[in-house]
Amino acid sequence: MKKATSFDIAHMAGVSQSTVSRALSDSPLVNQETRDRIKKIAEELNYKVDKNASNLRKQRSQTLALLLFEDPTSDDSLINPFFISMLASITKATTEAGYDLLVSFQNLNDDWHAVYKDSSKADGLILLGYGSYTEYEHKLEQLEEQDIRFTRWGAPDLKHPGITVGSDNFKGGYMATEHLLQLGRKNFAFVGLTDDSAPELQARFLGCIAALEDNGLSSEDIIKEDAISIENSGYDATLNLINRAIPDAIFCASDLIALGCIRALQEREIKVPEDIAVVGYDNIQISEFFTPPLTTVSQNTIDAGELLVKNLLLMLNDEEVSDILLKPELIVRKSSGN
Amino acid sequence: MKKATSFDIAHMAGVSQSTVSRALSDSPLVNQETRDRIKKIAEELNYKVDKNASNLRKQRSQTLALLLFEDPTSDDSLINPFFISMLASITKATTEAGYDLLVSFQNLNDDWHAVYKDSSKADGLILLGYGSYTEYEHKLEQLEEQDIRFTRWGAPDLKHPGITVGSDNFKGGYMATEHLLQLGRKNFAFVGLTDDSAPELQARFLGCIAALEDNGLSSEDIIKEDAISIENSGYDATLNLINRAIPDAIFCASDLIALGCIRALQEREIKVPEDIAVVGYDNIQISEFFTPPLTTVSQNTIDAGELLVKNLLLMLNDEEVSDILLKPELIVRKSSGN
DNA sequence: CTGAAAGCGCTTACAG
DNA sequence: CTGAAAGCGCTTACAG
Repeated sequence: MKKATSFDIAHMAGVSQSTVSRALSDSPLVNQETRDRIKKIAEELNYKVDKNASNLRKQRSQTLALLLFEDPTSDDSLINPFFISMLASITKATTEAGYDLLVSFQNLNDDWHAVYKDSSKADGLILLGYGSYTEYEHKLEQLEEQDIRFTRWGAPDLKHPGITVGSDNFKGGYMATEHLLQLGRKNFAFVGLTDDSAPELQARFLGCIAALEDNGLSSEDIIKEDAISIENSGYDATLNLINRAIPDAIFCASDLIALGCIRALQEREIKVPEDIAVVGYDNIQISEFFTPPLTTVSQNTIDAGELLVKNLLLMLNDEEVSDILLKPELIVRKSSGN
Repeated sequence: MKKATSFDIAHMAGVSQSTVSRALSDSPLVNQETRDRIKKIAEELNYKVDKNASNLRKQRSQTLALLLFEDPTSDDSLINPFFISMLASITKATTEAGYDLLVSFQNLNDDWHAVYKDSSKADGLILLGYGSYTEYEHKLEQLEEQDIRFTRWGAPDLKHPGITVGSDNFKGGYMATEHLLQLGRKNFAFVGLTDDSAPELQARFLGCIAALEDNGLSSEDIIKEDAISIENSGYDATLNLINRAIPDAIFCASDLIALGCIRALQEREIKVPEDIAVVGYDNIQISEFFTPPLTTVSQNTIDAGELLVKNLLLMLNDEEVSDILLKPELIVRKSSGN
């Protein structure tokens, strides 16, 4: 059986196809009784408006595209647990707003930048990424040039293109460091990237530095070790770190790094938190169940997802939108020593 | 600046719009040189074929819809970690096949069953769910009646509608139980649903029973306690359980149940695995990091996601497809006692 | 190999 | 309040 069209409904209802279209979109131009009759027939026939036709005519798709792009160097765990929780709230918020959501994982190297928008499959884009920022900044600029509406998770910064929703990483780094200081820790190390390729991690580091300075400690003495946000990298970096010196506190730029860090320390029979206190960042699901449970900084991913959607919808509506900075929250658990 | 259309390209290339369309879809009917010229212009203009128009004309969307429906009673952790890993591989496989993916979380109560297909937004559906099977069986039947192509994660069963990809839950239950028997455990309990509403969990239970019988133990003596697949429910059920009797082995129908189970036991100062060995099911990410690390049965979610996509694409191609049963794998960790 | 034309199923000005 | 008609931007028989 072929799918019913609005003409079929019109025929059965004894009205014109225009009237059917109006009735089903709840236009006030239609007589109440006519509308009810048409709706009833539509339901019986299991009729649904063809989105391709209606989108084509209306020149909008009522669809958002979520582009998740990962660093190709990431391991095979496939998807960063931090973004998973965001994905959930983005999906919910999109559905609640009456939009559909296209999801795509992008490789940073792909020519992804505007396919969904250019091909009219989506009205706007939401970007989540944790690859090198310097590598994809250029693509963001292209999106702006093409006047494509998008929101992204990231560090708000006037220099950087696009409307962002982000967490106050500086403050988060500050809070974590202050917490460690209050516990009497004095010799700090930082594991993670601190260059421009990772503005979020860099801000956490700067927050850490600031807290040290504000508490009369020299930030010169902090031991730094680079690591990307995967467990193995945290492990390797920590081994390097403890060959150089043994701090009494390690602030890791992410929970995944912290997991690797603690694994390295435990292997070398260094006790966490007794010998070294460790703090992570992100509050991923695992962190609570780790041994020892990980002290970390939580970013409100639920709010973040909702706001990314909300801001994008405002932009599609030609309303003014500005960057949003969410407050991070310190989650104190065993790994920092209480 | 308005978006370019195929007519604009045609004008610039000095050919007809038909030729542009053919060239961009790599039709062999177009002269190589003409094709190259057209493609070059299209690229310069950042032209992308309008999917709404092309889908409307072709009557297919090159899009799959992933419907994730949860039991409304589930807690606010938003999304079952087990399906998350599947989501990742489904996304990848869909992209690789040149399809787009619409993602939607559905509530079991919603009238979701065919919206995406009926409205021509998707060519086929992939269903992931862990609500009560008896409640949504009816909707699956409706999908079949409407001749809508879909694959779903679930227990293969001739009685049940739709093409499934599933894991051999009977075997998984059997393996887990045999493992516990080999460790010398004799008094078994099972925590989880065993009725028709959860065919997967039921099969795990039946596998457990079979292993007991095959090893000369009476399955009559097994202590059963109902629980749905959330942590709290596992916790509550376990408290009830140990008020009735203290087994030396508990087989939990899922990892989430097992986490709650262990929490309850530890609170009552019952040692895991010394006093009671606990085994879960699913091998969710957390299970490895739990204290003690959880012995569990792994379902290959990566393969599962790929196969769900692959089978659906075969169906869209009118090819014969049959249910697929994946082999589960026992993951031995500390919670069972080694 | 190329072009003119029909038509996919809608929405929405326009006219009444 | 309703209908006839145009047109969204493509793909693809049909004719050459």
